[in-house]
Amino acid sequence: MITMKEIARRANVSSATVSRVLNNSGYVSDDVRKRIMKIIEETGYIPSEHAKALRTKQSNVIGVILPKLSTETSSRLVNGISEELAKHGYQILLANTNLDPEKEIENLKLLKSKQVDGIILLATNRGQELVSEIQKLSIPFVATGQVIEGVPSVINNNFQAAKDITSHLIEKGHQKIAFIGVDEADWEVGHRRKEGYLAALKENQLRIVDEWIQKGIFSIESGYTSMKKILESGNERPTAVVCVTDRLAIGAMEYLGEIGLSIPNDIALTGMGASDLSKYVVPRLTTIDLLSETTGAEAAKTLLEIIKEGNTSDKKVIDYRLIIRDSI
Amino acid sequence: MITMKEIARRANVSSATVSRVLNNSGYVSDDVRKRIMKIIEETGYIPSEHAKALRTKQSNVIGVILPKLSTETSSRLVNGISEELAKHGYQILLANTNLDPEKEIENLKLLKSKQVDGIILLATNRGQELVSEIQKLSIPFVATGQVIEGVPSVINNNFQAAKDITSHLIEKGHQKIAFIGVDEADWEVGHRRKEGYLAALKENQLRIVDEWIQKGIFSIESGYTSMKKILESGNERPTAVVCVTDRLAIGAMEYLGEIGLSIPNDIALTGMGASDLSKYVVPRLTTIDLLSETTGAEAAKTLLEIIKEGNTSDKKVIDYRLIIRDSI
DNA sequence: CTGAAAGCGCTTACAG
DNA sequence: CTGAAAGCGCTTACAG
Repeated sequence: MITMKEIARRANVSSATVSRVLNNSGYVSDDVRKRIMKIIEETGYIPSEHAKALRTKQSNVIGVILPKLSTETSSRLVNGISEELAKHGYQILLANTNLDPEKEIENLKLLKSKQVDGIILLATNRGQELVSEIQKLSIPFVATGQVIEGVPSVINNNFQAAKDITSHLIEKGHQKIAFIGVDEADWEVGHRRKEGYLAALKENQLRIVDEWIQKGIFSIESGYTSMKKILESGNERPTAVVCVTDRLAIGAMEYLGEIGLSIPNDIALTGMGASDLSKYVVPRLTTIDLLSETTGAEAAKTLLEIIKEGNTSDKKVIDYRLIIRDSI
Repeated sequence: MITMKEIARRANVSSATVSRVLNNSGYVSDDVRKRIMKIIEETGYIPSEHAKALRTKQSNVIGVILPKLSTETSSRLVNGISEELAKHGYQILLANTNLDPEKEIENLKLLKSKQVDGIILLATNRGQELVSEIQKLSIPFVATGQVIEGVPSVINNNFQAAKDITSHLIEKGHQKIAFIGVDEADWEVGHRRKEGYLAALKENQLRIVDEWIQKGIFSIESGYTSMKKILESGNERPTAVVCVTDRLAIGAMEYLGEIGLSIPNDIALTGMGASDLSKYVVPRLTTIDLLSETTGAEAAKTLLEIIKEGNTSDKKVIDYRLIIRDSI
């Protein structure tokens, strides 16, 4: 591999001068600059980032830890991060945990060893061990997906979004509203969205029926079985169902279709996430756009501020939009 | 930051010995090893990968260049790559071109400067400049998405897949089959799939009608307008349409729905890609699963072989599966 | 079994 | 405007 030293030799200068040309730092005579540029051009010399990083303690790489890449939310989020970072000359080093929470911590260390300039974690939990590992790291850090105490976070307004969509159903006259959620260990999606749903019911003095509150996982099938449980719970039938993800709603939709119930006439249905899918199922699904690309971009911006200005913003809340379609 | 030297000082040994412990290389007495391990534990010392890479010329990082992250195909592909690489202790440095072909080349250089151990390119074109840049790089390299001459490639059997799905339509009795493709500059998706379609028609001595062969872009809307053009081309109506992506097919579906044509009774429709969407539109779309995760994993494997064994496999073709559903 | 020393490819005060 | 030299944090022959 060709090195700076070699370029210097060929140009009859010291490597210090070559470095100055490359970085546009300090004075270099036009003459010498041109000579060096020409040789760099000819040889196709590319400076070693490792050597540079070792000296400057800066790598222009940001680590991103995420649970899975092939879900719409993560890929949109990472796309948002990537576009924002690219504008500022940063790249992404990816760490995929494949839904294994232990790997979140493992990857934290791995990224630290790669000397990334900062880390964005798309968190699924907020365990104590994770928090303490993050503090130990002492690296610019932004969490998204979950708000983690003591750690700058960029987050959707999950409570308000769930409350809004539920309230919208109530305004349309629904009194008997069921809910399909996920495990509350996922604080934002599981707990906060459920709280939002409950708050809307309470605010309107509506009945909270335990059998109508089901807990699934992040899959379409799970929406199917949760819907089934609700309808088989014996009691009267709800007239609407709030689901915390589009996939759960689509699963519910499948089941309702199978048993011959019509949406929205017999039962209204809402999702959350504004997935591609939500737009093309029949009937088209009412949902909430969580603006994942924006969330990612905002997480990136926040991290960059922390890196550059030592800023220590604690929590940014991202907007959302209610998308009303045919399923209600 | 705590360094190896500091660990050595505290343990009363040389940094050479610390290095040996860390890498399990050479002999170290059990006594000393334990003492060092303990101090590493206590201090939370994490070795610098940059320093390591500078010495060893190996970074355990693979660069991945892709046009856009938030499409189902790329995110599945990257997921496949990431899982395979993780097994072997490699990580991914992401370079997103945002559909700008010039950035493919720019990112090639960027990744080289980051001294990645290898590069996987999810190619959208196969321009001469790109090819020559790749050769110049002299870095282990695998292309996917397109086969690039002289460069190891992992590729779907686009010709055969398109031919198969068209033939299947013919077997079901269709004689008048239209086609919605994309620009042939995208050789694999635009050209090869079209060739497959044409080959099936020719093999069965079916008529090739120019007006029935439309070219769109990678979007749902484009499927809509292409379908419109086909039906408005004046002539008789085709009884089936082969689309080179699911999104195009779904756009076509929308248009057919609007003008009151029923699928598959009036017109049969096929897609390609086995997207999530294809499973939940009504009617469910017949399509081809291109096994993108497998393609990604295979690309990663191929690259690893090249890195480790200097292997220089030129072309691997990935299998596909025809998924027959209700749209035909 | 362990250490001293060189070197990976850069950058950056310092001196001139 | 330019260069010599030190140093970033590791690894690895070499010597003992």
